[in-house]
Amino acid sequence: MKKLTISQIANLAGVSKATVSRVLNGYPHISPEIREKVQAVIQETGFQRNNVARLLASNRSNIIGLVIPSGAKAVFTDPYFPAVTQGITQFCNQNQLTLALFVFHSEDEGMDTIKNILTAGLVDGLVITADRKDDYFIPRLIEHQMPFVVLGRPEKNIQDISYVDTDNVGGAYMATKHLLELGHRRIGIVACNTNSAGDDRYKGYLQALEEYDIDTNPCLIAYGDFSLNSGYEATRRLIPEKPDAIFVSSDTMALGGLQALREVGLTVPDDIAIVGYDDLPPAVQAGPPLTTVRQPIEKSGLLAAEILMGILDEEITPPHQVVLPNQLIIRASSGAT
Amino acid sequence: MKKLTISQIANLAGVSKATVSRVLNGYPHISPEIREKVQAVIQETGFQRNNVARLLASNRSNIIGLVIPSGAKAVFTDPYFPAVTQGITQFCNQNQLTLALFVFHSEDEGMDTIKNILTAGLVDGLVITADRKDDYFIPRLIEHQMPFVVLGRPEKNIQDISYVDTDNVGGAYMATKHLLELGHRRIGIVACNTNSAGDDRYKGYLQALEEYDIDTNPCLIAYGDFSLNSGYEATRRLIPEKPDAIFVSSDTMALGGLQALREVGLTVPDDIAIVGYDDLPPAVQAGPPLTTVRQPIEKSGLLAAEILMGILDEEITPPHQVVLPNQLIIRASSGAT
DNA sequence: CTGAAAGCGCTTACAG
DNA sequence: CTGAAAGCGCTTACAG
Repeated sequence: MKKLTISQIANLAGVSKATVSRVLNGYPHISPEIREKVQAVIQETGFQRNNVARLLASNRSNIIGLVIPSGAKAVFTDPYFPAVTQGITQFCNQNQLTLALFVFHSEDEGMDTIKNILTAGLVDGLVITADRKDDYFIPRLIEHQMPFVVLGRPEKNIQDISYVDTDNVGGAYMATKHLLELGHRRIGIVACNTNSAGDDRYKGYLQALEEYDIDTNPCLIAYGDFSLNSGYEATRRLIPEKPDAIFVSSDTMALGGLQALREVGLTVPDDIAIVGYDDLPPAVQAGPPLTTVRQPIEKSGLLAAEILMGILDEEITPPHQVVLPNQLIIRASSGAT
Repeated sequence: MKKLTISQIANLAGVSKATVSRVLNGYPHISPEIREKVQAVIQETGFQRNNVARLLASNRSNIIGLVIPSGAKAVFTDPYFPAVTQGITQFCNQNQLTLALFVFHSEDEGMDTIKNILTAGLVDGLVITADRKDDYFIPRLIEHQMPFVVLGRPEKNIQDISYVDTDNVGGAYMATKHLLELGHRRIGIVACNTNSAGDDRYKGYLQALEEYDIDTNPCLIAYGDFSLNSGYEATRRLIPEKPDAIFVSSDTMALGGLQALREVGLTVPDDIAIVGYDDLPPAVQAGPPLTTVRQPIEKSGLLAAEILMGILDEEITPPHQVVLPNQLIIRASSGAT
């Protein structure tokens, strides 16, 4: 099974290369007979066009890149990343795109890689997972006119950038309000200020408290970095302040928090109620019966890819911005993990 | 900052395109003056070669693919995948490779994608995460002479295939022997027979029992699929058989198992000792103080990429096979998660 | 050691 | 609606 070229197909079908190319690309004005003949030959021979040549000639590769600046180490400990990838690959497979994965382990690496991406001309566009560290390369993307869409809320130039975010403010607001409605008044938070999702969740927490005329108590605020350990540590710091409930801004941290509570013999939710924030895929969620805010991570990924493709096909004019709603999943928190 | 071509560099340096190309590719026999001059121009201008053109002309893309057949859904719930990716991207960044990610959500999708990969000529080679489902495309890879290395142990044609495996038999043996040395005799296992890692771990378990002249008791064997839930379920099935210890062949399942034990009021390790198998990255491991077998997942990924590159550069002649040792990490299992 | 030229497999104005 | 031809930016025998 040798690799066929477009010329051979042209010969077999008795037409020119140009015509084969047009059929391949779905050009509208081709006589039905010719189109069918060419398609028949393609079918029989199992011909697949060489995408590299196509790219060189047309400047379109059908490769999109997923950029993950893992300055936030947590990227690899929390399951956000696999879920996003899942969504994007699904879209790619359905639309004959191939996905290039760019993971930076440091800022320097990031700059190098971005430079390569930009000049090598391999990808048509990028999906970028948002991070406080965006700043250093997003401007270069813009400057080079590389199409991209951000997953999450970008830090700067927000009005000019396409993104798919999830309603973190609203989600945290729901979570906190839920605790308030349950009658809790000393509600702590394990927050995170290393990314915009963390910021927004903090904001939602404040919003709910404000609505209930409760002053924020600095002692009830502890910071983590989305990792399990940091959740454990932050919760330990909170315990002496005797909160009756804690909103933990990620499930991974909430797991750490549960452990901290268990160590000192506190029961969830009787002693302390806990609401997490969904960074776990469904299969793992099923484990801890933790009340949590569910965000549609997979869908975000898929949507981001879809929007990117829309932009590339000039069916969408950027900036295009979407904020997906979250959902409060109430579970009987037994305190077990 | 327009994109420069090799011709422009040639003009600026006063040489031919061919010479610039040779400098770029590190050809040995070039006069030092010319080489330096060309390099100077490249430096000044910040020129980066267009990899697409390079590929079309040379048939080498410097793109390698990572193939993840997620027939085993668990791929996205357990942290194996991010860890592997971490290792591979690290190698790619260091060696100017770009990584294409191919995730199949079904076997059909897999066949389509593989066909595309093979004919599109985009990638130089593949790293493949092993799975019982390999069978359906590995033969095609061989047939098309696409270089690849398998992560884990392939199911068939094992002698002809390059792979990086981890010593699962040895690891499970260590784990079980550890429990035996602790004096346990009714040692259950939460096994998994959907991939070769599961098979090997089961084998190691049997080996250790045999060494202690203990007959295997079918009642003490329960199967899961590497997911948290399946670990929970399998452990529940084991509890009535009153094991005094359980070897759980993945940490993710072990977490589920802990939950099952906790629900019925059993303490770890006093009532039942548990040893897991490391599918969790260090940051998460830190959570549950669970005795576990640690496997070098990241390193496997990196190594697989390195071997693949070696094969591509013809510095390694396939098949090249590596089995990395595992390590028993003994922790005071408090039973907390 | 270096250059002129052909070629990688496709796309796409340009004619017709 | 279709074809002949130029061109995408590089690599690599082939001469010299």
